[in-house]
Amino acid sequence: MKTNHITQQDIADRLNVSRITVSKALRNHPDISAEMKRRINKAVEELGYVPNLIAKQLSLQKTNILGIVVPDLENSFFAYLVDSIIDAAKEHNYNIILTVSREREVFEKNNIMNLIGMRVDGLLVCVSQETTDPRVFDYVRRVKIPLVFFDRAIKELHFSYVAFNDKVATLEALNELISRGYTKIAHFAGYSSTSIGNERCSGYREALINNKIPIREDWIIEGGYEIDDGIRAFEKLYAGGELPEIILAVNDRVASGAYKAIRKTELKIPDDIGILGYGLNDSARLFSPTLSIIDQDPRKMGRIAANLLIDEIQGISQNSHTEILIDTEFQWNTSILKR
Amino acid sequence: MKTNHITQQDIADRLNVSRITVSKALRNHPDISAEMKRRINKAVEELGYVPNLIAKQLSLQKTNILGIVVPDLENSFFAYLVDSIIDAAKEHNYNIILTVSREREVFEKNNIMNLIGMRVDGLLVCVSQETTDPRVFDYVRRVKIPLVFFDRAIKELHFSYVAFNDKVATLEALNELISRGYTKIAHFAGYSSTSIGNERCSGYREALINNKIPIREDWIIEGGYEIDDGIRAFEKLYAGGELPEIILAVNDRVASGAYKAIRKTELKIPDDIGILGYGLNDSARLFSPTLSIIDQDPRKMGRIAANLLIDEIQGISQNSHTEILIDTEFQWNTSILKR
DNA sequence: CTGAAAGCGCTTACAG
DNA sequence: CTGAAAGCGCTTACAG
Repeated sequence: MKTNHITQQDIADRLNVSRITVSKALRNHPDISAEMKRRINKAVEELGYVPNLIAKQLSLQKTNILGIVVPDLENSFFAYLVDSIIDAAKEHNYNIILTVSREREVFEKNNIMNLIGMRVDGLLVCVSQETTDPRVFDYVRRVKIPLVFFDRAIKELHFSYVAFNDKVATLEALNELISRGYTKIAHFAGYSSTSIGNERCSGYREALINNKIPIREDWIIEGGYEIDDGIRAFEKLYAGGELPEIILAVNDRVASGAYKAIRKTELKIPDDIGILGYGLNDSARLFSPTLSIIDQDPRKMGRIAANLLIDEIQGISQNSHTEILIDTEFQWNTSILKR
Repeated sequence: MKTNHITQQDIADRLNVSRITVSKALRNHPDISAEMKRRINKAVEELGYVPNLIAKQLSLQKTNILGIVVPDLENSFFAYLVDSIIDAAKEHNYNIILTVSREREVFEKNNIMNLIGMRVDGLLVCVSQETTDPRVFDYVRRVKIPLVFFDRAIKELHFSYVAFNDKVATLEALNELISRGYTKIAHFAGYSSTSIGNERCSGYREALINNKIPIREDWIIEGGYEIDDGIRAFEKLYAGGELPEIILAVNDRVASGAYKAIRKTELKIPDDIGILGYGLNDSARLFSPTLSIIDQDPRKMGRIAANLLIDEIQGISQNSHTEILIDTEFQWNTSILKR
């Protein structure tokens, strides 16, 4: 089935002018008389002309497309992020081509090469957990396509990078709790091999140390990032005897697991034990009682990353390896008793 | 900052052949000798040639791009859906340009016109709640770009359409519960003005009628689609005196509201009252007890819609207004006592 | 105020 | 087995 599009030539034919005149009129070039422009715009309406952006892009050597690579769209964090990137892109008249790596290095590489083939004006990428080979990124640098990493980066490559200031955020949240008299705080940690797990855990340790609270290694339970990991962690903690006042869970799924496990005991949230997690406001509200969180607003990150990239594309930002660490806020909800 | 790309001409120059020879060799045309192809492929490697897809698209009059319009990516239903569309598209070597309408008719229209400008090979659209004006879609038909509606459609336009069989799914789920002896079932409904609210509610009514259970209008509480609507609905129900055995909530946010409101009373889920919702498996598992759902698998819908569109693009599917209603499954989780 | 020429990087039908 | 010609739909620098 052949599509059916009008071209500038069609308009020119109908009006008996050259297609250059049409092209100029459409871009409101001063060369063309008002009368001519009027006639041409009328014909555009009548014929239903929609300019072929592909041809325009080829001619201008500029696509106004941003290429995005995310590990996984089913993670609502990334969904929100992409959503906000689309918003920011649209404001600057960019379209986006979205690709997903499924945390696989091969897919990520293929996606990036494909986006380069599409001649995107810039790349926004959150590297997969597997990624170690820098060669694709070397190629990106060689063809001089601006690239901004978000949330996760290969630091040694010195592209621009936007992420949350997890460690500081953790410090601040715990400082506040400690200043209100909470001292017994456990941590259901992620893997210390991942940067997220690492940053959060070291924020936890530092907060305790700063406040001269001894660190109980048996209260740092390293598990994973899923609901079941939260359940297992709480069971282990519960079996251990003495309970903390507050559990700092490495994300909302682990927090959900903790909720489930706690409900199986005689304990009540927040009366007997409080829970603090990391995550999105919207997911926190689904919990009952609502989960207190170190609020990671993906929309903020998306906007900042997109705007930074667009600045680099347009040559506004000279510095091609800016690092931005976003401050996040502690949101004290009903999963922790106010003191 | 100018990007830095190699062209077929560059390869031809280096090898002292014509660029046509290069073009043919790259597409493995039988015209070209094996030796020549070997030399050209070697040069491709050395120079790091990545074909310019924009130029290819213009030449072939085919972009291998699917345009997507969703109302909102922050709704995880759509995020999953887009994710699965990307999967299906990739398998057939299509890229996707993703746009978001924010439930606004104007944005939707602009997005579609923009995608037409990009000369996408086909469109996947879930219309906004506001949309009434068919003109953009008339234009889509006129330029002969294949379009498939998903989840929500303007039926009169007779484009292809993929959705869930909500009414039948509701009937089946309730039949099962009723056959296990549940008869007192309330419904926290959405608005009857929306097709989702309508389908689900009429499934509810029909199930009761089929099973000769009298319909209590005071047990059909029409609210909205948010957490607070679920809270309000339960408060109203609770104030009303007699309580049902089961609440059928129109979505997971309303179900979450019901959970919250119930927790404020002496009632226990599932011992005193059971909850049934519509939604995704993943969100259902975050509830404790896990929410029983009429499982709406967005990945299924995404794949079916994408494959249907690709069939239409490739002229495999003759029928340009296929309607597919997807069966959904009842998932009995711990929010309803097994009988 | 209007238009002819050359170009963006690719492909395909045709000729030798 | 190799290449010259024409084309996809646009833009821009130049000439009249």
